[in-house]
Amino acid sequence: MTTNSWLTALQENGYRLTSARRAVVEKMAHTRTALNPLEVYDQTRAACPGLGLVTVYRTLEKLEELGLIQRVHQPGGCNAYLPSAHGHQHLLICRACGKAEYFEGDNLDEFFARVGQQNGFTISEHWLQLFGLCPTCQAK
Amino acid sequence: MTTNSWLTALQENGYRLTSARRAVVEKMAHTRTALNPLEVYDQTRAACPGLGLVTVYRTLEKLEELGLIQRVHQPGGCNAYLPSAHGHQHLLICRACGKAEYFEGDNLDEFFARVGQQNGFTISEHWLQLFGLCPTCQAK
DNA sequence: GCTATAATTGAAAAACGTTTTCATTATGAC
DNA sequence: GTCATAATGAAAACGTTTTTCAATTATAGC
Ligand SMILES: [Mn+2]
Ligand SMILES: [Mn+2]
Ligand SMILES: [Zn+2]
Ligand SMILES: [Zn+2]
Repeated sequence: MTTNSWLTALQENGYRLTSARRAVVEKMAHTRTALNPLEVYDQTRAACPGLGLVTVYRTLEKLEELGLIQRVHQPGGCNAYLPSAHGHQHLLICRACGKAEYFEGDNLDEFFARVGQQNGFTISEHWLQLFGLCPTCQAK
Repeated sequence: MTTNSWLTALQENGYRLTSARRAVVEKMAHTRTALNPLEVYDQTRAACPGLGLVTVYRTLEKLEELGLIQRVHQPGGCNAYLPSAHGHQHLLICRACGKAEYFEGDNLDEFFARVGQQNGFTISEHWLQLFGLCPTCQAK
């Protein structure tokens, strides 16, 4: 189960398991929509009363550092997080609710290499993201 | 000349031409590297002494609203601006100095439509950006 | 060119999201 | 259970962006 593997990852990297971390991990490991720190805070307080927003920031920082979550950039803001993509995956995100799907299958490395060459750049990374409306938000 | 067409665009939309706006337009219309508000401010004060940072914010806001500049998202921050891309162009950006090149020729619309369909999403937009090192920064 | 009007300006203050500080609490090794 | 210390939450500090406001300036009409 994902929650446990995330907790193990924290532990193996010398971090202690606290109720605050358990709650944030539980939330982030299962979310299918991108969440910013305040949203994580609001949606986690029930499971962990007394939780501080500061701790949410600190926990997200550690989860990102361990590669378990990734920051997601969207037209409306760039401080939301999602579980990390695996391998060469990209994101399809709902403009309205932040619901995300991962996809793969783009094959542009040759094209990117050519673009780099034409401009004298060495290319180290690419960002590809699709935005649209998820089934739920289309219905509204 | 680009500066003049930008100034005309401002004027035609009911905005007055001031020395502050001329200076910011002069800078933004010609920059090849992504600049954030403070950088614009610092690089514009010589041309317009007494310029306020607030005015830079307000002018960038208007230039973006008129579609003359676009916000650029980068791993290190998301508040820099560049002259807008034309047509279906994407950005290749230097990780070190922010130098940007525009490119086109990606042809992924069918692929994107398929990804959308498979997930029940209607797709309205895509972001594609390449990051690397420009010739100058490679040499350093 | 001069005047009247309203847009624009910069300084200061406020607001905002995020980070740092610090005394207290809780975890995990022994 | 004891102990060392990592982690916590409250409060303060911080950097960035926005709002407020009185003074200035651009422009339309004369
Ligand atoms: Mn890719
Ligand atoms: Mn494209
Ligand atoms: Zn949605
Ligand atoms: Zn460079």
